[in-house]
Amino acid sequence: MNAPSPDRSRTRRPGRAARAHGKRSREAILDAAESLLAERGFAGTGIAAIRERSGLPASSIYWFFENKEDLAAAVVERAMDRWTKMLGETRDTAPPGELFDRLMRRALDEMGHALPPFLRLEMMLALERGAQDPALLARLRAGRETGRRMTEDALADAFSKLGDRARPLAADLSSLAIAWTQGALVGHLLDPERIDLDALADELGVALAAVADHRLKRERSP
Amino acid sequence: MNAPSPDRSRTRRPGRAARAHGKRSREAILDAAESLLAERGFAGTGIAAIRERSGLPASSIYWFFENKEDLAAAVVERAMDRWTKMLGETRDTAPPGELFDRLMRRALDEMGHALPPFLRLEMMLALERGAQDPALLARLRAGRETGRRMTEDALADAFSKLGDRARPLAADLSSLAIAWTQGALVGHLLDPERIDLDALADELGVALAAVADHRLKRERSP
DNA sequence: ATCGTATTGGAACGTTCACTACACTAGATT
DNA sequence: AATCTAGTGTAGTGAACGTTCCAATACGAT
Repeated sequence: MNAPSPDRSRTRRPGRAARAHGKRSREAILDAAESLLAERGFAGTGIAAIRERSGLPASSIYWFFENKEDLAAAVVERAMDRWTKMLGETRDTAPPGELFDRLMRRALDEMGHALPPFLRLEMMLALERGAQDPALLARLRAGRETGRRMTEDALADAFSKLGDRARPLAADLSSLAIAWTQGALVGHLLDPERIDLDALADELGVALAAVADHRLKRERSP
Repeated sequence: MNAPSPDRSRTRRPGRAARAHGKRSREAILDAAESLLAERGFAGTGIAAIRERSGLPASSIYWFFENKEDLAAAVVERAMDRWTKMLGETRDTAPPGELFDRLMRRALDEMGHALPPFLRLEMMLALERGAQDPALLARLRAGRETGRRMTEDALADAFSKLGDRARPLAADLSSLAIAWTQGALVGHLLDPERIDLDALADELGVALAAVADHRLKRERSP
């Protein structure tokens, strides 16, 4: 009916989904690997465990991924993409002036319910593999940097009354905001009764405002 | 000379240090295991690696410790003891009114230079093994609780002008202070250039004061 | 000098590890 | 109908794992 296949060289059209389970199997493997890596870390997660949890044989795992490291990197990449997308959506729908509050609240909310696996994943891999696998560390850093830059924008928005001081201050405090948020989340994981995530979004804003004030004062009179 | 050994049953006097290298070997194994566990986690640390780094054969490791888990527990115990001792000393030598500042500064200072291995150890084992090894998790929690209680004392001291509100507020904020400190330290590990540990002791105090204020205000007018 | 015992050295144990080889099937293409 | 290939199933590979065994050692006490 339509244009006949040109027979010069084997230009196989890559779309068309060859076998039904292709992408679905890949996702199943990534799902299994993600939860296992978050639970047990890289060294603690065996291919056998991924095979069991995903229901797919080892040969399929090695069909989609070069080796265990490559699989872990793919897991991180997918998780980072989800995270970035969520942050972007929040930013695009929040009214100005409330950006920081919304962002923090959304992050805490999301993390408090669905994302501890992701948080665990990031921390575990950073701590365990960061020193040995620079490529993975770079990927983790890139994801962290994306989050940081969005936090910086949100803080600049929150500090907008400070004029041209707002931006550098926001850049400076964004790392602190992320670090503190992350610390609180880890605290919540280790000791859920003592860290009240609901109260935190408010209080982090208050705390950062106080630190900003402190820094500005020190800037004037060293 | 002294009392002759009573021959009823084999009551061997346990003191007296039998072989010269006994305790020293045990410490060497603990040292090697501690650094390796902090670097690579539990699953990532093999007995072979501990043997190499400590210079002692596997049989010695299994002479002093029942198995790998027991060794990890001993590592944690020793690290926690050091930590507790250091905090206690700081508390006992700090003048009242400056307790919190001193404690935070000392903790950050110590951690910034000597203790990242310890921090890594705590976090890695908590994240990696916590779910599977309740005894280890309990030990980690106990150490964390000791630190928290000392922080609570220090904060109560800092808030002393608030009278009888000081203590509950201090108890409440101590967890937050620890979580934030820990978050900042992890941030420093992942991104050393962006988190300035030296500035943090000041600013954490400022931030906590602001949060305390915020909570008191909300308490009055809900 | 001899003995007992706290350690060490080294070689094994069975199991699990990451990974591979290869026959095979299902669905798309011809 | 025949062919092709993305993906699956099974059975394996050598290496590394945690752990054990036991002979060899060296020191303290006798």
